[in-house]
Amino acid sequence: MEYKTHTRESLPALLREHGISPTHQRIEIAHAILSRREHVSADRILALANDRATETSKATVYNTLKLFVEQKLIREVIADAGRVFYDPNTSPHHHFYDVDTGELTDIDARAIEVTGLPPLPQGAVTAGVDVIVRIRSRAS
Amino acid sequence: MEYKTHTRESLPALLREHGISPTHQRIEIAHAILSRREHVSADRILALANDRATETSKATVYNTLKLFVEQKLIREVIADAGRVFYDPNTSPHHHFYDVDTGELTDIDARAIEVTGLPPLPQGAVTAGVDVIVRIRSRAS
DNA sequence: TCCCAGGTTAGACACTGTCCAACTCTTGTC
DNA sequence: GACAAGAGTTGGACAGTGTCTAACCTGGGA
Repeated sequence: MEYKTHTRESLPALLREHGISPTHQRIEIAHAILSRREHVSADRILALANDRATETSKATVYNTLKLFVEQKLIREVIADAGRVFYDPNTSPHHHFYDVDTGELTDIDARAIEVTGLPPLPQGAVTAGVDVIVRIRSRAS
Repeated sequence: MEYKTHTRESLPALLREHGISPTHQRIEIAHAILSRREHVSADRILALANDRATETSKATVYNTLKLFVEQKLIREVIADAGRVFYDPNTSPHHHFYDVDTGELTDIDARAIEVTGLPPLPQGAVTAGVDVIVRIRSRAS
Protein backbone atom coordinates (compact mmCIF):
# COMPACT_ATOMS: atom_id res chain seq x y z
CA MET A 1 0.00 0.00 0.00
CA GLU A 2 2.08 2.88 -1.16
CA TYR A 3 1.29 6.47 -1.87
CA LYS A 4 3.38 8.03 -4.58
CA THR A 5 4.19 11.68 -4.33
CA HIS A 6 3.20 13.79 -7.29
CA THR A 7 4.17 17.29 -8.14
CA ARG A 8 2.18 19.46 -10.51
CA GLU A 9 5.01 18.89 -13.01
CA SER A 10 4.75 15.11 -12.98
CA LEU A 11 0.99 15.04 -13.22
CA PRO A 12 0.49 15.59 -16.98
CA ALA A 13 2.51 12.46 -17.72
CA LEU A 14 0.57 10.48 -15.12
CA LEU A 15 -2.75 11.59 -16.58
CA ARG A 16 -1.61 10.62 -20.06
CA GLU A 17 -0.57 7.19 -18.78
CA HIS A 18 -4.17 6.74 -17.77
CA GLY A 19 -5.49 7.94 -21.12
CA ILE A 20 -6.59 11.34 -19.87
CA SER A 21 -5.65 14.52 -21.70
CA PRO A 22 -4.28 16.91 -19.14
CA THR A 23 -6.00 20.26 -18.83
CA HIS A 24 -5.42 22.96 -16.24
CA GLN A 25 -8.50 21.95 -14.31
CA ARG A 26 -7.71 18.26 -14.37
CA ILE A 27 -4.22 18.89 -13.10
CA GLU A 28 -5.56 20.98 -10.23
CA ILE A 29 -8.06 18.31 -9.34
CA ALA A 30 -5.52 15.49 -9.59
CA HIS A 31 -3.17 17.54 -7.46
CA ALA A 32 -5.86 18.13 -4.84
CA ILE A 33 -6.33 14.40 -4.40
CA LEU A 34 -2.94 12.88 -5.14
CA SER A 35 -0.79 15.28 -3.17
CA ARG A 36 -2.30 14.19 0.10
CA ARG A 37 -2.86 10.90 1.83
CA GLU A 38 -6.34 11.69 2.94
CA HIS A 39 -9.67 10.67 1.57
CA VAL A 40 -11.37 13.75 0.23
CA SER A 41 -14.98 14.46 -0.65
CA ALA A 42 -16.07 16.12 -3.90
CA ASP A 43 -17.00 19.14 -1.88
CA ARG A 44 -13.53 19.48 -0.47
CA ILE A 45 -11.90 18.88 -3.85
CA LEU A 46 -13.92 21.73 -5.31
CA ALA A 47 -12.62 24.01 -2.56
CA LEU A 48 -9.03 22.78 -2.92
CA ALA A 49 -9.03 23.15 -6.70
CA ASN A 50 -10.09 26.76 -6.32
CA ASP A 51 -7.49 27.57 -3.70
CA ARG A 52 -5.13 28.67 -6.42
CA ALA A 53 -5.72 30.98 -9.34
CA THR A 54 -7.59 28.65 -11.71
CA GLU A 55 -11.33 28.68 -11.34
CA THR A 56 -12.88 25.27 -11.63
CA SER A 57 -16.62 24.74 -11.70
CA LYS A 58 -18.63 22.20 -9.80
CA ALA A 59 -19.64 20.45 -13.05
CA THR A 60 -16.02 20.01 -14.04
CA VAL A 61 -15.08 18.61 -10.67
CA TYR A 62 -17.82 15.99 -10.86
CA ASN A 63 -17.08 15.16 -14.53
CA THR A 64 -13.40 14.85 -13.78
CA LEU A 65 -13.80 12.70 -10.69
CA LYS A 66 -15.99 10.32 -12.65
CA LEU A 67 -13.37 10.21 -15.41
CA PHE A 68 -10.53 9.60 -12.95
CA VAL A 69 -12.44 6.73 -11.35
CA GLU A 70 -13.18 5.14 -14.75
CA GLN A 71 -9.53 5.42 -15.72
CA LYS A 72 -8.52 3.94 -12.38
CA LEU A 73 -6.46 6.89 -11.27
CA ILE A 74 -8.39 7.11 -8.01
CA ARG A 75 -11.01 5.06 -6.21
CA GLU A 76 -14.43 5.80 -4.78
CA VAL A 77 -15.17 4.90 -1.17
CA ILE A 78 -18.76 4.68 -0.04
CA ALA A 79 -18.77 4.71 3.74
CA ASP A 80 -21.18 7.45 4.60
CA ALA A 81 -24.70 7.99 3.36
CA GLY A 82 -24.88 10.96 1.05
CA ARG A 83 -21.21 11.63 0.50
CA VAL A 84 -18.60 9.88 -1.62
CA PHE A 85 -14.93 9.93 -0.68
CA TYR A 86 -12.15 9.73 -3.23
CA ASP A 87 -9.11 7.69 -2.43
CA PRO A 88 -5.69 8.35 -3.99
CA ASN A 89 -4.68 4.81 -3.10
CA THR A 90 -5.80 2.36 -5.77
CA SER A 91 -4.02 -0.70 -4.41
CA PRO A 92 -6.33 -3.18 -2.68
CA HIS A 93 -7.12 -2.11 0.84
CA HIS A 94 -10.01 -1.52 3.19
CA HIS A 95 -11.16 1.15 5.62
CA PHE A 96 -11.90 2.19 9.12
CA TYR A 97 -14.72 4.69 9.19
CA ASP A 98 -15.11 6.76 12.31
CA VAL A 99 -18.84 7.26 12.65
CA ASP A 100 -18.36 10.15 15.06
CA THR A 101 -15.81 12.24 13.21
CA GLY A 102 -16.35 11.10 9.62
CA GLU A 103 -12.69 10.20 9.36
CA LEU A 104 -11.65 7.45 6.99
CA THR A 105 -8.44 5.46 7.53
CA ASP A 106 -6.77 2.78 5.43
CA ILE A 107 -6.39 -0.84 6.39
CA ASP A 108 -3.84 -2.75 4.36
CA ALA A 109 -5.64 -5.47 2.38
CA ARG A 110 -2.76 -7.83 3.05
CA ALA A 111 -3.71 -7.70 6.74
CA ILE A 112 -7.31 -8.69 6.22
CA GLU A 113 -8.48 -11.88 4.68
CA VAL A 114 -12.02 -12.44 3.47
CA THR A 115 -12.69 -16.13 2.98
CA GLY A 116 -15.71 -18.20 2.12
CA LEU A 117 -17.41 -15.85 -0.31
CA PRO A 118 -20.39 -17.72 -1.74
CA PRO A 119 -20.66 -18.12 -5.52
CA LEU A 120 -21.87 -15.04 -7.36
CA PRO A 121 -25.37 -14.99 -8.85
CA GLN A 122 -25.62 -16.34 -12.43
CA GLY A 123 -23.74 -14.28 -14.96
CA ALA A 124 -22.48 -11.76 -12.45
CA VAL A 125 -18.95 -10.46 -12.23
CA THR A 126 -17.23 -9.09 -9.12
CA ALA A 127 -16.59 -5.39 -9.32
CA GLY A 128 -14.87 -5.15 -5.94
CA VAL A 129 -15.02 -6.20 -2.33
CA ASP A 130 -15.25 -3.44 0.23
CA VAL A 131 -14.70 -4.02 3.90
CA ILE A 132 -15.63 -1.12 6.13
CA VAL A 133 -15.01 -1.35 9.84
CA ARG A 134 -17.20 1.22 11.52
CA ILE A 135 -15.77 2.55 14.75
CA ARG A 136 -16.80 5.07 17.37
CA SER A 137 -14.16 7.24 18.94
CA ARG A 138 -16.35 9.23 21.29
CA ALA A 139 -17.89 7.81 24.40
CA SER A 140 -21.60 8.32 23.78
CA MET B 1 -29.89 -15.89 9.28
CA GLU B 2 -33.59 -16.11 9.78
CA TYR B 3 -36.39 -13.81 8.86
CA LYS B 4 -39.32 -13.90 11.20
CA THR B 5 -42.74 -13.31 9.83
CA HIS B 6 -44.71 -10.54 11.42
CA THR B 7 -48.35 -9.73 11.12
CA ARG B 8 -49.76 -6.33 11.95
CA GLU B 9 -51.21 -7.99 15.06
CA SER B 10 -47.86 -9.22 16.39
CA LEU B 11 -46.05 -5.95 15.74
CA PRO B 12 -47.12 -3.88 18.77
CA ALA B 13 -45.61 -6.48 21.09
CA LEU B 14 -42.41 -6.57 19.04
CA LEU B 15 -42.10 -2.79 19.13
CA ARG B 16 -42.62 -2.78 22.88
CA GLU B 17 -39.91 -5.43 23.29
CA HIS B 18 -37.57 -2.94 21.67
CA GLY B 19 -38.71 -0.10 23.89
CA ILE B 20 -40.79 1.62 21.23
CA SER B 21 -44.35 2.70 21.91
CA PRO B 22 -46.44 1.45 19.04
CA THR B 23 -48.41 4.03 17.09
CA HIS B 24 -50.39 3.56 13.89
CA GLN B 25 -47.61 5.05 11.83
CA ARG B 26 -44.87 3.04 13.47
CA ILE B 27 -46.80 -0.16 12.94
CA GLU B 28 -47.29 0.65 9.26
CA ILE B 29 -43.61 1.42 8.85
CA ALA B 30 -42.51 -1.68 10.75
CA HIS B 31 -44.88 -3.71 8.63
CA ALA B 32 -43.51 -2.23 5.42
CA ILE B 33 -40.01 -3.40 6.32
CA LEU B 34 -40.53 -6.54 8.38
CA SER B 35 -43.15 -8.22 6.24
CA ARG B 36 -40.75 -8.62 3.34
CA ARG B 37 -37.32 -10.06 2.90
CA GLU B 38 -36.07 -7.23 0.77
CA HIS B 39 -33.91 -4.27 1.56
CA VAL B 40 -36.02 -1.17 1.20
CA SER B 41 -35.10 2.47 0.84
CA ALA B 42 -36.71 5.27 2.87
CA ASP B 43 -38.37 6.42 -0.29
CA ARG B 44 -40.01 3.06 -0.85
CA ILE B 45 -41.03 2.77 2.80
CA LEU B 46 -42.82 6.10 2.55
CA ALA B 47 -44.75 4.80 -0.45
CA LEU B 48 -45.52 1.45 1.20
CA ALA B 49 -46.67 3.04 4.44
CA ASN B 50 -49.13 5.15 2.49
CA ASP B 51 -50.48 2.26 0.47
CA ARG B 52 -53.17 1.74 3.05
CA ALA B 53 -55.51 4.20 4.67
CA THR B 54 -53.16 5.81 7.21
CA GLU B 55 -51.31 8.83 5.97
CA THR B 56 -47.72 8.99 7.11
CA SER B 57 -45.49 11.97 6.48
CA LYS B 58 -41.92 11.98 5.26
CA ALA B 59 -40.69 13.41 8.56
CA THR B 60 -42.30 10.59 10.50
CA VAL B 61 -40.81 7.97 8.23
CA TYR B 62 -37.32 9.36 8.73
CA ASN B 63 -37.79 9.84 12.48
CA THR B 64 -39.14 6.34 12.85
CA LEU B 65 -36.42 4.69 10.79
CA LYS B 66 -33.78 6.38 12.90
CA LEU B 67 -35.57 5.20 16.03
CA PHE B 68 -35.85 1.63 14.76
CA VAL B 69 -32.15 1.55 13.94
CA GLU B 70 -31.21 2.90 17.39
CA GLN B 71 -33.43 0.31 19.03
CA LYS B 72 -31.90 -2.42 16.84
CA LEU B 73 -35.15 -3.45 15.26
CA ILE B 74 -33.67 -3.02 11.79
CA ARG B 75 -30.27 -2.27 10.30
CA GLU B 76 -28.94 0.36 7.93
CA VAL B 77 -27.01 -0.74 4.86
CA ILE B 78 -24.85 1.79 3.09
CA ALA B 79 -24.00 0.39 -0.31
CA ASP B 80 -24.96 3.13 -2.67
CA ALA B 81 -24.04 6.78 -2.54
CA GLY B 82 -27.03 8.90 -1.73
CA ARG B 83 -29.48 6.24 -0.61
CA VAL B 84 -29.70 4.18 2.56
CA PHE B 85 -31.28 0.75 2.58
CA TYR B 86 -33.01 -0.68 5.61
CA ASP B 87 -32.57 -4.32 6.41
CA PRO B 88 -35.12 -6.37 8.37
CA ASN B 89 -32.41 -8.90 9.14
CA THR B 90 -30.39 -7.85 12.19
CA SER B 91 -28.36 -11.03 12.56
CA PRO B 92 -24.75 -10.68 11.38
CA HIS B 93 -24.47 -10.95 7.62
CA HIS B 94 -23.05 -9.15 4.62
CA HIS B 95 -24.21 -8.10 1.17
CA PHE B 96 -23.93 -8.42 -2.54
CA TYR B 97 -24.70 -5.13 -4.21
CA ASP B 98 -25.54 -5.18 -7.88
CA VAL B 99 -24.13 -1.96 -9.25
CA ASP B 100 -26.24 -2.21 -12.39
CA THR B 101 -29.66 -2.92 -10.91
CA GLY B 102 -29.26 -1.50 -7.40
CA GLU B 103 -30.31 -4.86 -5.95
CA LEU B 104 -29.01 -5.86 -2.54
CA THR B 105 -28.73 -9.53 -1.51
CA ASP B 106 -27.73 -11.15 1.76
CA ILE B 107 -24.61 -13.19 2.35
CA ASP B 108 -24.70 -15.28 5.49
CA ALA B 109 -22.01 -14.05 7.87
CA ARG B 110 -21.22 -17.62 8.81
CA ALA B 111 -20.04 -18.16 5.22
CA ILE B 112 -17.58 -15.29 5.22
CA GLU B 113 -14.70 -14.89 7.52
CA VAL B 114 -12.79 -11.67 7.98
CA THR B 115 -9.47 -12.29 9.67
CA GLY B 116 -6.45 -10.20 10.49
CA LEU B 117 -8.19 -6.97 11.42
CA PRO B 118 -5.54 -4.59 12.72
CA PRO B 119 -5.95 -3.11 16.20
CA LEU B 120 -8.40 -0.24 16.42
CA PRO B 121 -7.14 3.29 16.91
CA GLN B 122 -6.71 4.38 20.57
CA GLY B 123 -9.94 4.51 22.49
CA ALA B 124 -12.09 3.42 19.59
CA VAL B 125 -14.83 0.84 19.74
CA THR B 126 -16.08 -1.28 16.84
CA ALA B 127 -19.58 -0.36 15.76
CA GLY B 128 -19.79 -3.00 13.05
CA VAL B 129 -17.99 -4.62 10.17
CA ASP B 130 -19.62 -4.33 6.78
CA VAL B 131 -18.53 -6.40 3.82
CA ILE B 132 -20.04 -5.36 0.51
CA VAL B 133 -19.29 -7.37 -2.58
CA ARG B 134 -20.03 -5.19 -5.56
CA ILE B 135 -21.11 -7.13 -8.63
CA ARG B 136 -22.13 -6.31 -12.18
CA SER B 137 -24.88 -8.34 -13.79
CA ARG B 138 -24.96 -6.63 -17.16
CA ALA B 139 -22.25 -7.04 -19.74
CA SER B 140 -21.10 -3.46 -20.23
C1' DT C 1 -62.69 16.78 32.07
C1' DC C 2 -58.30 18.76 31.70
C1' DC C 3 -53.48 18.61 31.08
C1' DC C 4 -49.22 17.36 29.18
C1' DA C 5 -45.66 14.84 27.08
C1' DG C 6 -44.84 12.35 23.30
C1' DG C 7 -45.79 11.81 18.53
C1' DT C 8 -46.91 13.67 13.99
C1' DT C 9 -47.14 17.02 10.33
C1' DA C 10 -46.34 20.33 6.20
C1' DG C 11 -43.31 22.76 4.26
C1' DA C 12 -39.01 25.13 4.00
C1' DC C 13 -34.39 24.13 3.75
C1' DA C 14 -29.57 22.09 2.93
C1' DC C 15 -26.63 19.21 0.58
C1' DT C 16 -24.83 16.27 -3.04
C1' DG C 17 -24.81 15.35 -7.52
C1' DT C 18 -26.74 15.70 -12.62
C1' DC C 19 -28.05 17.98 -16.79
C1' DC C 20 -28.03 21.27 -20.43
C1' DA C 21 -26.93 24.56 -23.84
C1' DA C 22 -23.59 28.01 -24.62
C1' DC C 23 -19.03 29.02 -24.64
C1' DT C 24 -13.82 28.35 -24.96
C1' DC C 25 -9.87 26.01 -25.82
C1' DT C 26 -6.83 22.63 -28.20
C1' DT C 27 -5.36 20.22 -32.01
C1' DG C 28 -4.68 18.89 -36.66
C1' DT C 29 -4.69 20.44 -41.46
C1' DC C 30 -3.68 23.37 -44.99
C1' DG D 1 -0.91 31.70 -39.14
C1' DA D 2 -5.97 30.66 -40.25
C1' DC D 3 -9.43 27.73 -39.83
C1' DA D 4 -12.65 24.05 -38.56
C1' DA D 5 -13.95 20.34 -35.61
C1' DG D 6 -13.94 18.09 -31.53
C1' DA D 7 -12.95 18.06 -26.67
C1' DG D 8 -13.43 20.29 -22.41
C1' DT D 9 -15.54 23.72 -19.35
C1' DT D 10 -19.10 26.62 -17.43
C1' DG D 11 -23.18 28.68 -14.73
C1' DG D 12 -27.32 27.82 -13.45
C1' DA D 13 -31.41 25.19 -13.16
C1' DC D 14 -32.85 21.00 -11.48
C1' DA D 15 -33.61 16.45 -8.85
C1' DG D 16 -33.26 13.27 -4.91
C1' DT D 17 -32.46 12.40 -0.16
C1' DG D 18 -32.66 13.70 4.21
C1' DT D 19 -33.12 17.44 8.22
C1' DC D 20 -35.35 20.98 10.80
C1' DT D 21 -38.92 23.68 12.89
C1' DA D 22 -42.90 25.28 14.89
C1' DA D 23 -47.58 24.17 15.13
C1' DC D 24 -50.75 20.68 15.85
C1' DC D 25 -52.87 16.25 17.48
C1' DT D 26 -53.68 12.54 20.75
C1' DG D 27 -54.29 9.52 24.43
C1' DG D 28 -53.58 8.30 29.15
C1' DG D 29 -53.34 9.78 34.01
C1' DA D 30 -55.06 12.80 37.84
